[in-house]
Amino acid sequence: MKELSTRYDPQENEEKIYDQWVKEKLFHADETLDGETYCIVIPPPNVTGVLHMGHALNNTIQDVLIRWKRMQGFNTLWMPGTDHAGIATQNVVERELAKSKVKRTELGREKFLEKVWDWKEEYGSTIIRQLKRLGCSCDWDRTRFTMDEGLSTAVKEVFVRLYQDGLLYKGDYIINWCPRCSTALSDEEAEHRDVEGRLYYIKYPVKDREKLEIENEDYVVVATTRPETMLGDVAVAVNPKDPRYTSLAGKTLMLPLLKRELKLIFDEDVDPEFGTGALKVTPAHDPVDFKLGVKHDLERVNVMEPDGTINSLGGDYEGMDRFECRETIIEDLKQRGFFIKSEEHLHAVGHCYRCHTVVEPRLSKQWFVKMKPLAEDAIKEVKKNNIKFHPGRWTKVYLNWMENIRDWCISRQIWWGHRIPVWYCKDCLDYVDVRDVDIHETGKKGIYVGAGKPDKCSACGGNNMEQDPDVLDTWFSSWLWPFSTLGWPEKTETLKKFYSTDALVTAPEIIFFWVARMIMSGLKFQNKIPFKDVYIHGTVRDASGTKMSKSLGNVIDPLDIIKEVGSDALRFSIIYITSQGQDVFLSKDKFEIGRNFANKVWNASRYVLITLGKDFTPGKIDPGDLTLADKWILDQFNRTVKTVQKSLETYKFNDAAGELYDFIWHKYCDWYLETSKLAENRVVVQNVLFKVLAGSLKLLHPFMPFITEEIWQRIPDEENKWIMISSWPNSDKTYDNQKASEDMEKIIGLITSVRNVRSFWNINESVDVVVNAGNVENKELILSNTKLIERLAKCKVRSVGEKVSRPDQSVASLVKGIRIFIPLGDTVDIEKEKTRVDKKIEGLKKHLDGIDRKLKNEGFLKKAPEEVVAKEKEKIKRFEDQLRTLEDNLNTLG
RNA sequence: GGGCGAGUAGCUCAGCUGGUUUAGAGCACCUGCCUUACAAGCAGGGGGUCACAGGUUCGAAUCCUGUCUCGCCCACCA
Repeated sequence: MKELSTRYDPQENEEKIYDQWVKEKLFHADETLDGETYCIVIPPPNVTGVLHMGHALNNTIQDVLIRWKRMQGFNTLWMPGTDHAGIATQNVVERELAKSKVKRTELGREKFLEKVWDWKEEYGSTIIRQLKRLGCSCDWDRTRFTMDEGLSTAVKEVFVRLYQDGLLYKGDYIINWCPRCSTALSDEEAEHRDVEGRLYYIKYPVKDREKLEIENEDYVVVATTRPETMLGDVAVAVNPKDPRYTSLAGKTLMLPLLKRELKLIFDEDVDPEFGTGALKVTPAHDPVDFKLGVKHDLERVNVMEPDGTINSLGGDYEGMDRFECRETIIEDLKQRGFFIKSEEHLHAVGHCYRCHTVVEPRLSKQWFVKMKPLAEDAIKEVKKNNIKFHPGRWTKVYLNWMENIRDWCISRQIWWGHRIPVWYCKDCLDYVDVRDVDIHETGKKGIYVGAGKPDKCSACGGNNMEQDPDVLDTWFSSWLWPFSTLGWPEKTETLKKFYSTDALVTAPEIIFFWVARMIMSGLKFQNKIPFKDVYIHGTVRDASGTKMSKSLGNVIDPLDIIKEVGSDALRFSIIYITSQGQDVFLSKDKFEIGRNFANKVWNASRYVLITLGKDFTPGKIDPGDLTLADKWILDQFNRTVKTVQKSLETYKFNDAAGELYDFIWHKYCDWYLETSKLAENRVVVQNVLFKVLAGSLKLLHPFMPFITEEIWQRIPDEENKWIMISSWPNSDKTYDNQKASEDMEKIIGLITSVRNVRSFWNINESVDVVVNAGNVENKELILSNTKLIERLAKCKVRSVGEKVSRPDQSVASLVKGIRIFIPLGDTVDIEKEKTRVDKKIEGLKKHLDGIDRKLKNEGFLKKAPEEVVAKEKEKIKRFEDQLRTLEDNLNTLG
């Protein structure tokens, strides 16, 4: 046994220990083993990512779970990996290239992709390295990446199957378009934020048969927040019941500036209350207008280029950026007298979740997945409770979204990602731009959907085939993660063994993106739910409640914290302060909790090791030899084992951490270690010290893996060299001892009471104590623990009796029916003593009143359980007794 | 517009399937201690009408209703 250094240095120890675990292959999961499995797949961080506090929280929770299960003897697998984050990664590499003034388009698709792969090889494992530094016990040999061959095969397989099942289609719809990334986004990828915009009121003249230039005498006023889209207007819509416009039936309007003719249509969906009750209709640039367009068979005039500039249909405005165009159009309208006014208008505007550019709703041909059929089973499984959300309130959020699910736009106009496995025969399908090929039904001539390029077109025999240029949404590979990482579509042993997985730990913002879709894909392609429990933890925010993000610059870098206080301290702190599912408000000082606790654990262990000495080997404990304190700490340890277990089972990680903190610090260290210093039977106390320390370290290991392992390496090797794979403690019934705990509480109360008196009277030296124990049992208890009391309270117990009368000039305290008198001689300041006692009396009276009322209450006596009533009666006796003594105390004094 | 979460000590938060908690913790504060495991510590202490108003109940921080404040999520009101 080696002694521990006087100060624990996480920097030195943590990496060293991690390397040892890796070397011993302790993270390795083995599918050939029997036994109950426990599997978690990591929510794949984005390859461009660096570890932030959200990751730290997320992965610490998973590591706690997996280490706990591993110690319980489960065959555990924690499956790690990263996703390719199509848009984000492409953006990063584009920026890199921009530094040397190279554009992606100049390089061409293949060369560019080579660059991205190069980048990924060089920087893509940063986050993995950081997760290791956090202590994550993933089976790193299995690390997967969504663009790996196996996972790409899974993606293609799924695409083909969805197509064959009629769940895929391609067509023109309004989608969210990011002009900066130049790609479509799904509804979930457009983040809606309230923006203070303007609502512009514009005159749309009623057409005069004679002349095009109207002198404003007859017009309809429309209100719009995006005036530039008027270039694509084809109609104006009003509510048929709106009396202001009924007279206009049959008329035609003129679009100002472009002088295009606009139909006037009547539709119930137009809200007469909003703006002027007249809505300009732009089917190619607005989802509502698009619907109106379909309903009323309107032309779709798309006036915008992919980069957000106006195209040739926009007349003089061609080439202008959309926002520049907005300004210009307003100016022009003002000049020509079509502009009426604008007013402030707060509305939700979509922003690209990758670059935060304002998203443009825009008509575009894209691939979609029909979601309704997939959602059905996914709804059922959750309703049947086969998949449980923790905390449960997320169930409603999930169901609400699923029940209103919309089709998923999965094509992206970027290069980095899984290319859509569809080929078009140029000869059969007469097209100019391959993107324009429309597919509404499967089996259309000249279209091939499959894992690879077909040799020739089965329709015409030619081989003039072109692959769809677009790639798939990154989430289209992530949604397969729970089984694609396990080997699917191969029928692997790993898949058989570990699917369904057990728990998924993730953040709320990802429920729709990922969790819901995984449930759908799992049911569709495995006929089995992907996981049983979904634990949703809170969002990490800064002290002011703002979400931590790099762009806001309010991040606390986990690696900085690790450098300062160590990974254990970081892990423990963040778990300790995060109550189930609540958001976390972080500031740097929060990490002192973990740092101080780690220090405490280290020092306590150091003390124990010193006490055990070099030659200690754990031996059997004879219950007959145990002192009260021994019995107490063993009982308390049992309780801790149970509560920690329960807390972990119910995903209440903070409760588990809190319980351990309290037990180790305030029970084991503050009391037991102190009592152990006066133990007569060294062998017994050494064994108890050791037993409880070893058990506590095990319980603590999932939270603070490094320090517990480091200490474990120095203590007698009772079962396993590594705490990481040692057995999880069970509570040992032979040490359950309610009585000992109650008795010890009396002793602790007595000691605290004496300390209190000494402190209150500013007495440094030892005091004499006379105890009226009230009954034989208490008397015996006190007598057999006199030494403990005297030492820990710094006092001399002069006499103990069942009925001891109070010495002159003494102050009194009581605790649990035991009265304590401390003779202070004539130094007692009566007024001062009165303040001390008065406070206590006041509190007691208040409590007594409460109980008294309760006991006089017939309802209570009738309805409350007998136990409760009995306890209350007992209580009142005790408190009345105390009160009397205290009052007596005051009377005696003066 | 809909949904959710939160308002408890100076600060940050626990507690909320109603009755052993005279409402807890950490930090901060006050007092006394270098008691040889730990000053990142030890001992003691002060501090809260549990947002507000009703209701249910024998009994409410805890359940119900309403109000106010803050935060988040969802939604095609141009």
